[in-house]
Parts: sequence; C-alpha cells; structure tokens
Amino acid sequence: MPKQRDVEAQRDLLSNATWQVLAEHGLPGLTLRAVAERAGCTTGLVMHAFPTKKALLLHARDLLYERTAVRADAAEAASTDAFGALAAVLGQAIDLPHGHHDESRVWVGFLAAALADDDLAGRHRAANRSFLARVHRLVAACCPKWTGEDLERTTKSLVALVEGLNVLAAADPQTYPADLQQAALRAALSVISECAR
Amino acid sequence: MPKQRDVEAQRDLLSNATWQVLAEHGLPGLTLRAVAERAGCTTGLVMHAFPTKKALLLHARDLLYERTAVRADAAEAASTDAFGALAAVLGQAIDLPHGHHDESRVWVGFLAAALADDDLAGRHRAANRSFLARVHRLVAACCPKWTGEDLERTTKSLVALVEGLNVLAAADPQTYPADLQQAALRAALSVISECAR
DNA sequence: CCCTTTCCGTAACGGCCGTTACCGTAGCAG
DNA sequence: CTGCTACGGTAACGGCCGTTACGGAAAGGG
Repeated sequence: MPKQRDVEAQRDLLSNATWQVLAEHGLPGLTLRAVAERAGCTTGLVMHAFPTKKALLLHARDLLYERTAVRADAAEAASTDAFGALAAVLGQAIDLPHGHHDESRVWVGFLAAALADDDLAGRHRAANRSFLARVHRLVAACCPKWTGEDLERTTKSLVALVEGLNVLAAADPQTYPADLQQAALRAALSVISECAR
Repeated sequence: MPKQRDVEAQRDLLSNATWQVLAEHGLPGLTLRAVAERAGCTTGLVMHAFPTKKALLLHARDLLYERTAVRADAAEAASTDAFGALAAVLGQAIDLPHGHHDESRVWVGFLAAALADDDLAGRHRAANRSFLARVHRLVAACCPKWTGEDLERTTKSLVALVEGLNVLAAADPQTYPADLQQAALRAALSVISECAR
C-alpha cells in the first residue's frame, strides 16, 4: 500500500487556490493552470483530485458557503439577545475590516457564473435561502407580533440591502465605504429595534 | 464613392446582439462567433465595425447605460411631484412586467466582468454614480430639511436595496417575485413619504 | 455599360483552454 | 534492501477562442 495521500487536504488546498484566483483575476482568469500555479503544483494533481473543472468549481462554491455559515454561526453565538444577533449576523455579512473584502468579489463571480450554469445556480439558491431562513428566524424572534407577510418582506429587504451593499462596494469601494455600509444597516434595523421594545 | 454602409446602425445591431447573447448564455458564452450568428452576419463584419472584442463590449455597456437612463428620464418626466418621481424611478429599476427581466442578468454579467477589467469598472462606476446623483436629487427634493449625511445614507441605501433585489431576483426569481420587490420598495420609501408630508 | 473602390464573407493562424495518456518516482511491505 | 504500486509531473491532443489576410461581390460615378 505505497504512497498514500490526504485527499481532503488536497481538495481544500485546491479550493482555496480557486477562491484566490477568482478573487484576483475574476472568472475569465480562472483556469486550471492558474489554480495549479497558485496551489504550487501542476494540472496533473488538480485533475487527480477533481475529475473535471466543474467539480472543482462546485467544491469551491461549497467552501464559500461553509465559510459564511461558520462566520454567521459565530456572530449569532456571540450575541446575547435576538436583536443583537440579527445586527451581528447582518453586520458580518457586510464588508469586514479584517480583509474579507475579496469574499464579495468571489460571490459576484459565482453569481454571474450561476446565471449560465444550473448546478451553480442551485448552490446559490440553497445558500441564499439558508441565509434568508437565518435572518427570518432572528427577525421573528425580535418582532413576535408581526404577520408572515411583514416578516417575509422585512427579511428579504434586509438581505437585499446587505447583498446590494456588498455588490456595489465590490465594484466601487470608494463610493460605498465600510462605515457608510454599517450606517445604512443601522438605519434599516431601527424599525426592528423599535418593534422589539 | 461606392458601397457605403451605415456604421451607426451596424454598431447598434451588434451591440444589441451582444446584449442578447450575454443575457442568454452569460459571460462565458459571449464570443464573437455567437454575436455574429445572433446578428445574422459573420465575424468579418464584427471586426470591421469594432477593432477588438473589448471595444464591442464597451459599446454594449454604454448601450445598457443609455437604455436605463432613457427609462429613468421617462419615469421621472411622467411624474407630477418629487416623491412620485422617486417612486417611479426606483420602481422601474426593479423588475418590470414588460420583459426587461434580462437587463438584470446582463447587468450582473457586466458587473462581474468589471471586477477584472478597469475600463468596464470605470463605466460601471460612472453609471452607478449617475444613478446615485439622480436618486439623491429626488430624495433631497422630498426632504429639504435633511442633512447631507442623512441624504447620502438614505440615497445609497435605496440604491443598494434596488440593486440587491435585482441581483437576487436574477438568480432566484421564485424567491424574489415582482410584487415582493415592489412591496419592499414601498416599505423603504415610507420613511421618506412621512418626511415629505 | 464598365470600372473603381469600399465592403464583408471565407478561411486560416497562433494561442490558450480542458482533458487525457503516459511514465518516472516516491514510499511502504516483505 | 528490493520490488511493487499508487501518485503526480510532463507533454501532447483536439477544440474553440480572438484576430488577421485575402479575395469575390456589390454599388455608385464616368
């Protein structure tokens, strides 16, 4: 049984390389050779770890979802009340100071790819609906008296605002700086904070 | 002086074809051969009308901006008061009943391309800032008493909400139907409608 | 009616892509 | 230490890309 490898570690390494290349050079620059160079190997290893380029893309997409889910879990767990958790979850989804700025660029790249690829579109929908469910749960905890329609509209408005800020800031960070994004989120949450009292 | 052509008409034809291909097959499907086939000609004509593929892309981007500007002008001119104009301008930016649903997909495509292309990024910033200026002017007309900071935050929040809804609806129309988008916009505008009174 | 000049379809080229086949090699069993 | 086997680096292939060169066709002037 000679020369065994750690398949999982390889897949993570390559998914991270995919993520970095995507953030740096966008979708058109995402080639197997670029990923291999970034990961410090050759295309041979890539094609042994993943059967096709699409499988690599899907795995990288899953990795992006996993990261955001972990961060959202942490933000929620660190909060004491429902409103604080809601503010923390939405706030970490917006541009962070700690250099997670690439994540929005990668997200936009996957989104654009999803418009022409059914598998990626499915992952996108699943991830977004998962995020919607989380926000929905927190909003409902803040405002128990609201009807289902109010809950749905507010939830999707908050998510759309956050993702819109992300997207616009990714393309024009000067016009949408971090403090403005946080201020916009605070203003949008003020309605809920009133209702929560 | 034999056999003259209408250069402008050709460029419009090809830009429209570019737009359609982009909406249908996304960025990866946007090739000169696909554009030529959609326009009913060959790549020879394309390369005579535009020196490079990038020039074609930029012209198509300008066309997209021009269309949205014309529609926004019309929406604004058809309104009687400032609040109505604001609601109309933002409402037409959201998903329309008249099949302009592709426009969001094209917009996302250009946005993703702009993340790796400086020229496209410049066009995107110019277009978005122009839209911001329009909304800013209308919000200021509605709420003359507001400070500059309030104006800026509200303006960018409204634009982020609208673009966020557009983007999310483009990838998951089932979760973000047209009536929900309009309801979300109405709720966001209610703050301004109170201030306008 | 023909000639000239512009136009544009045709076809080829070089390059980069994803993918594949092959073989040198590294590491564990005996 | 030696041989076997899975691993992964190398290089080539077919295909599609953007781009270019060329030649036939079409249209207005003489």
